[in-house]
Amino acid sequence: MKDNGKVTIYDISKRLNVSAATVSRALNNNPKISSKTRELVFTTAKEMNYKQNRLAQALKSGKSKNVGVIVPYINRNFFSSIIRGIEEELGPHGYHVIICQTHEQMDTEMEQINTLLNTQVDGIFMSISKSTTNIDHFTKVLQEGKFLIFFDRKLDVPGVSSVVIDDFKAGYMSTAHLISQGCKRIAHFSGDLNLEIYKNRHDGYISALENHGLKPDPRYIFTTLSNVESGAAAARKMWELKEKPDAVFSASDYTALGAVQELKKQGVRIPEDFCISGFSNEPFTQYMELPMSSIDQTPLRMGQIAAQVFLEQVDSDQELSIEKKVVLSPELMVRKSSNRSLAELKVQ
Amino acid sequence: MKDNGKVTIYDISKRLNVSAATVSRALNNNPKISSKTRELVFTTAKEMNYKQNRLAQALKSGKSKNVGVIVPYINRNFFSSIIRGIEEELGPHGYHVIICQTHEQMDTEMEQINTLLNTQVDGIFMSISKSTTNIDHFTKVLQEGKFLIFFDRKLDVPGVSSVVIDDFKAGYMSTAHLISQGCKRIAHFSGDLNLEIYKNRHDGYISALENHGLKPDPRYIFTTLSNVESGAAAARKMWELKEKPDAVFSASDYTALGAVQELKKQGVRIPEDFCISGFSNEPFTQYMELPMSSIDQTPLRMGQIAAQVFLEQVDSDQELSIEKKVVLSPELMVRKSSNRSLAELKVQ
DNA sequence: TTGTATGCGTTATCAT
DNA sequence: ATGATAACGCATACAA
Repeated sequence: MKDNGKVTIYDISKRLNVSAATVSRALNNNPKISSKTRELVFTTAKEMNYKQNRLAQALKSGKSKNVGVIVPYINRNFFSSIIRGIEEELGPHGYHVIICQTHEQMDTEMEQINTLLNTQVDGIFMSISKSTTNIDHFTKVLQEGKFLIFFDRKLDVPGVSSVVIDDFKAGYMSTAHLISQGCKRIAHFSGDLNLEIYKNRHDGYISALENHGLKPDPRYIFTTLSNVESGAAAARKMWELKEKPDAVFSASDYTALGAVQELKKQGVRIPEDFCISGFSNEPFTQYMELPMSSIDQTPLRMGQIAAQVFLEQVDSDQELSIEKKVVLSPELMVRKSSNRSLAELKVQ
Repeated sequence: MKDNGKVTIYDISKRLNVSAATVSRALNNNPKISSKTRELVFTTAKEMNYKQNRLAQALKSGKSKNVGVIVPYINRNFFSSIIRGIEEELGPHGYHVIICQTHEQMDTEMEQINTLLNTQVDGIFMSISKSTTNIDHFTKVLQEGKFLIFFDRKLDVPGVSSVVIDDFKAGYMSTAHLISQGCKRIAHFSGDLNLEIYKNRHDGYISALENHGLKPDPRYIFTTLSNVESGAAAARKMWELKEKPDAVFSASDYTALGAVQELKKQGVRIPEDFCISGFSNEPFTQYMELPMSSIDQTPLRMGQIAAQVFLEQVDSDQELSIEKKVVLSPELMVRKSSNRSLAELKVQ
């Protein structure tokens, strides 16, 4: 039975001495068909091992039932969890998910968008790359009548929906928590302020300081890359200051980890002398020598909701795509790295 | 300029008063075309913002330039790293990667394969689910003339290529290492022996014991699920034995982690009293309170090589798909959890 | 209820 | 070097 997968509705129609249209109707549960022929078609279709060609169907209908997801790197826990959420929400609706990586490069981002459009995806989900400044490639997606949905890292583009967490609030919560632990000189490891998310975390940090009567000090703010080395380097610099900080709110778990490692080397006791709080709730944070406080961004949920927003747009066949902005609440996970009550209990 | 992405070669041909065939030839760099018209077509194509429709091209050519990747869960570091490897190797060749999850269910695995075939993917990469026993859905892929490539978790199916690590060797290396640390009663946390990988890790463990004059003891072998709770439970059971083991080779980092947590609770000193070694080199293993020894499976590389195998098969347009079996070497990462020389240094 | 014919956008074959 | 046409597999408007 080496059919090579080339069984078409024509093969079935010949075998049954009916027209291809009838077969097509039967297969699609079209009401205008006798139940006998429908049954007949179904059974022989199965018999002949017929497989519908989604390509042809897509070409005909203008809907490919494919969506693209573009992220910097797919093997980052945060992003792969979002993708999982999207897949699980969209799969049952017959969609396939095509994944693309930008490696944080705007030009590959543009390329990926182009090839996805060529593939006739019905929509694109994405987190913009760090180096993205231009928005022409986004408006192009809209022009071509495809849906575009940002998650986490977004840019304000008219007509584009987005699902993000409240990064300002996350920054505020983290900082306020550090203050509640008695910290007075709180530093901040920021990411690229070109990205809204880092800007918002930063602003939340500043706002929390001010609301608690602490004066923000620019020397306490370090721009870092989201990796261990960069965190260690920032910690070193930080420790050269005359008036050393007594806490840091890091916008990345990796930089926070680098800081922990560096400060420990220098003999700093955490959380007794120094409190630290990271961002993203990476799996490793809870298994560390010193379990680290962090912000959970609920990526699975973020993906699911992004998918739901997409489905809504698809269903409501509006000419104008409605713009929907969803903001999720972050969750602060307090762990030992910033929990002095815990530490004191142990000391006693 | 609301073109809605509907610019076709016909639109270009009309504008230029040439035939669509000419436009197609020009766009495809067909030699049989004058360079003037080629240039002309190119510039107007760009002008009109023409985008090739890959769907139509795929339908015509029978090649979709899409591949499917099926894994249990895409947000497990191991799998997402493999997917990254595949994407990075295949992307430059014009392929898109469609991802699917099985949630370890054979029936969804079968479903995913079917829908991928409907989508006319050119090939499927996959790691089988735990519950997979039947191979009919795999041979079906071959019958339809599509390439099938297993990575990590495979089954022996004629005509199917695979890329795996040498799990036997990994089990052997880990166990031999524990023996070299002076451990005599080495336990094993195994996974589902239905999966070849766990079977091989187990066999490597047994072989290492025997080659070093140690007698395998069935009471020292625990079947676990790959999660923290299961590891803790196994550790509890293990510690109820009269003659307690002095080491464990775990086939999963998560069960190993569960064991570490449980044993610490019971006051066991690691690695002094008990050595432990995990599997997969999950990111958290190196950041743990007690950095954990583990086996690196080089997933990125595994994905790249799987992709290369696919490309080879595609290029060599053999009628018969050649079966290629690649076995990669695992790397043992020795860390504190099983490193007594390190521990002794500290003790002194 | 069923058949006929057409088109989705491309490319390849055959002419010219 | 270029044009006309058919075909990939399917779904639909229109006829019957």
